[in-house]
Amino acid sequence: MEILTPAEENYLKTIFKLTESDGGKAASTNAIAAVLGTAAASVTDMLKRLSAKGLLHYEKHRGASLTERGNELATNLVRRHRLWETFLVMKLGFSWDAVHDIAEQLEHVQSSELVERLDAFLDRPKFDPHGDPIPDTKGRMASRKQVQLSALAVGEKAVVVGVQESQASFLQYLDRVQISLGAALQVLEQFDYDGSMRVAVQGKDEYTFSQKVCENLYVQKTK
Amino acid sequence: MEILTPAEENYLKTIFKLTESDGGKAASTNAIAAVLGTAAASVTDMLKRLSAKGLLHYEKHRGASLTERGNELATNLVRRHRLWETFLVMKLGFSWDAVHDIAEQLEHVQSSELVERLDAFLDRPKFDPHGDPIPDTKGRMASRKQVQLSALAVGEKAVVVGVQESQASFLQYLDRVQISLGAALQVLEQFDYDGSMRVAVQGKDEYTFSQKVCENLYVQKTK
DNA sequence: ATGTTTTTTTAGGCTTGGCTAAAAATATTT
DNA sequence: AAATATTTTTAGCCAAGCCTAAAAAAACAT
Ligand SMILES: [Mn+2]
Ligand SMILES: [Mn+2]
Ligand SMILES: [Mn+2]
Ligand SMILES: [Mn+2]
Repeated sequence: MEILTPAEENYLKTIFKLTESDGGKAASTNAIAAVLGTAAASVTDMLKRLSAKGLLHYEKHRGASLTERGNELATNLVRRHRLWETFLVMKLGFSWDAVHDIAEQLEHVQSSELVERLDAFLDRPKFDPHGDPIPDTKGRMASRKQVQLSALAVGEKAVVVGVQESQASFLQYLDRVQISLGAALQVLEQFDYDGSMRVAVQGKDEYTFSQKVCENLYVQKTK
Repeated sequence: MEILTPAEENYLKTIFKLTESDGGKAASTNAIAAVLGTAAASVTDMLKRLSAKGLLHYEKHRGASLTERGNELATNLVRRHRLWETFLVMKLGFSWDAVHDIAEQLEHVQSSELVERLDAFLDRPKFDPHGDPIPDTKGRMASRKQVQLSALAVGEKAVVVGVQESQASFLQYLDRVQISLGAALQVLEQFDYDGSMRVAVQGKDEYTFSQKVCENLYVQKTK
């Protein structure tokens, strides 16, 4: 089993997420560069190397997509990231907006035994603190029929099950308005003008959420 | 607070241990190279760089010793290493011979908040699974009046409190002869010929330990 | 279809942290 | 005090991963 450098792993994970969210299409050089915060030229460099290692398909000017093997490795990295985030929140008491950067480091520790024991220690969690599913050893993960809050109609009730983007600033905003995973909502009103919504949060106040917020919140309908 | 690379941190830690065990004398290029498994030339290179950063005193041909600042950083790295080892044994159920290599990776994760919370989660342990003291945030650590088992006279009783070298092979040997931290011993016989000792282990069998074993076991005398 | 803009690649360079081989300095024998 | 052996440094090289600037390709507009 080949050992990858942290940089290589990060490229795989980035391509994994880009292609996943964009329905299987190849990830563009610029998109990868934007996510990783590197120059596009550096990305081209790395794509050649990872392609030579058989981890991704790459043809000049038409972006990259993962091979079977690349996908396995990327999925496993996602598994490690989400397990560490879960550990940091559940065991060390971090808040959900503080764990991403630390997990970015911890995910690169190489030891399958460690990951396995961590998983067991956490009672094999299915979702991370942001509601994202944690792949198992074989790469399988729970899927949930979640929709964006913005997709609900007036009157519908739902429970918050995840966030689309988990930057600290968004998570801190959610904390401020007392929204966490599991929060029960009902849509009271929807404004076509700017896509904002007035929402009742069970046991809390009513809030008007901007379109951006509504699109970043994943919910599951309830009756 | 400067951020060091894993390589830089490892050099500091190595020099820390070499100078500590050798009573404050400078660490030689070759000794450092031997511990790190690198070529001597690479060490010379790094010593120049770390010296330029003010982390160690280095003069050509006369080895290296840590500055105040270098010592602080090295001590903090040792703290992280030993806390992670403790975590792996106490929380994840690893055996004491399996944790060193993983801790070598975990120790480089940069987050003082993480270390602080880990310390609290473990109930601020004073010693790691090998009996080595864990420095606190300020670098202070418990010291114990421990002696090598080889220093005991026939008839004396003692309790095992640590090991000098904690390579897996030695720890596995100890497991085989059912010695762990806290084991109560009594010296039955000592052979001048090869420095070996016959020892009674409370509740277990009697064993004859080689000089090498006796020098690598730290004990505290009891009556 | 041609020109313009955007994206991607190439070319050349830099730092880190390694290496080997040869030279120089230090230590040990004789 | 030489001669020899050991240790350390220098010199020159390399790969990974980044960079900027320029060239080339692709996409978009007119
Ligand atoms: Mn994350
Ligand atoms: Mn997450
Ligand atoms: Mn260790
Ligand atoms: Mn230890």
